[in-house]
Amino acid sequence: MSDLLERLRGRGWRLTSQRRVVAEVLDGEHVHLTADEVHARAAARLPEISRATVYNTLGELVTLGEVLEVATDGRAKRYDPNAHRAHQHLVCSGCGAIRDVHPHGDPLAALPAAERFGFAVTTAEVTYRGLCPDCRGRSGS
Amino acid sequence: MSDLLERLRGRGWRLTSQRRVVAEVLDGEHVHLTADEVHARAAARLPEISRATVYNTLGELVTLGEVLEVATDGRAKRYDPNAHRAHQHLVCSGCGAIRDVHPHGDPLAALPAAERFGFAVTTAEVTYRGLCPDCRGRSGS
DNA sequence: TCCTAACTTGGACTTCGTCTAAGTCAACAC
DNA sequence: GTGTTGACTTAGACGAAGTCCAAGTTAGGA
Repeated sequence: MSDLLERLRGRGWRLTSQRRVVAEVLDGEHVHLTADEVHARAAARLPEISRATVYNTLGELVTLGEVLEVATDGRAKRYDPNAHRAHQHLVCSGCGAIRDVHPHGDPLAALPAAERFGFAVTTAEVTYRGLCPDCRGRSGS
Repeated sequence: MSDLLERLRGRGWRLTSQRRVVAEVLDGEHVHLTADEVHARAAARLPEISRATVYNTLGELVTLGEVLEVATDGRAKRYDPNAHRAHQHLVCSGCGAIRDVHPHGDPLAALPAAERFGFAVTTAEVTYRGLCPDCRGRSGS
C-alpha cells in the first residue's frame, strides 16, 4: 500500500495522517467496506478523524482510479481497493457477503453493436448473485 | 397491463385505485422510473396518493416478481416493469439515461465452477456503461 | 521558520426510504 | 343493497447515507 501513497504523492496529493490512515484501512484483497466501516476502522487509529474527511478521501481515491465504488444493494456504497486487476463481484443473497471473482472472456464482447444504440460503451459490471455455503446450509436441507 | 392487474387479483391482491394507478404508471417498455417519479405521475391522476403507498406497492410488485429493482447508481432505485423478458442495462455515464439491452449468451456461463466458491449462483446482472450519442456530441469533437 | 493554499472538522442539511397509529374501503356474506 | 372486517392508505415522524459549509489547522515549499 505504500506504493499507493507514493503514487498519490506523485500526483500532488498532500500526505496527511488522515489520508494515510484511510489508505491503510483499505489495504488488502477482498476488502469491501462501507464508508462507515472505513470511518470506524480509521477512527480506531486516529480517533479525531471526521466522517466528512473519510467521504472526501474515498471520493478522491475513486476519482484517481485507485479504488472502485461498488453498489451491490440499494444501501451504502462499498469501496474496493482491488482496482488494478479487472474483476467482478459475487454477492450472497442471504447475508450480503461479497467475493471478487474472475469470469472468463470479456463481458463487453457479449453486447453486439446493434444493441449499443450509439453509445460508446466502455465498461461492463457484472454482479453474480446466489447463496453462499453458510446461507445454503442455514436454509435448505 | 390489465393482465397484470388480473394476475395480481388472482394472487389475492385487493384492487385499490392507488395500486391500479401505480401499475398504470409503470406500463410500457424502457421505463425506469424512481419511486419519486412514480409518485409524481401517480399523483397527477390521483392527487391524494401518498409516498408510503407508492413505496409499499412498488415493494409488493418487486416481491411478486412483476417489477425489477434496478440500482445503477448509488442514488434512488429505479423500477423496471419489463420483468418477464431477461435483459440487462446500458447506462449513460454522462446523463444517466438507461436502455434495456439483450447481450447474447448467458452471462452466468462465463463464471467457472472454480470461481463460484461454493455459492449456488442463480443470476447475473450486467450494467454496461458508456456515453450516449447526445453526451458524446456534447463533450467530444 | 514562516506562509499559504490545501486539507480537516463538526454540524447542519438533503435525499431516499421505512415505520406507525389512526382512518378508510374492497370484497365477501347475507 | 347493507354490514362487517381485515387489508389497505395516509400524514408525518423517523432513520440511514451522504453532501455542504464556514471556521480552524497543517503539509510542504520558500
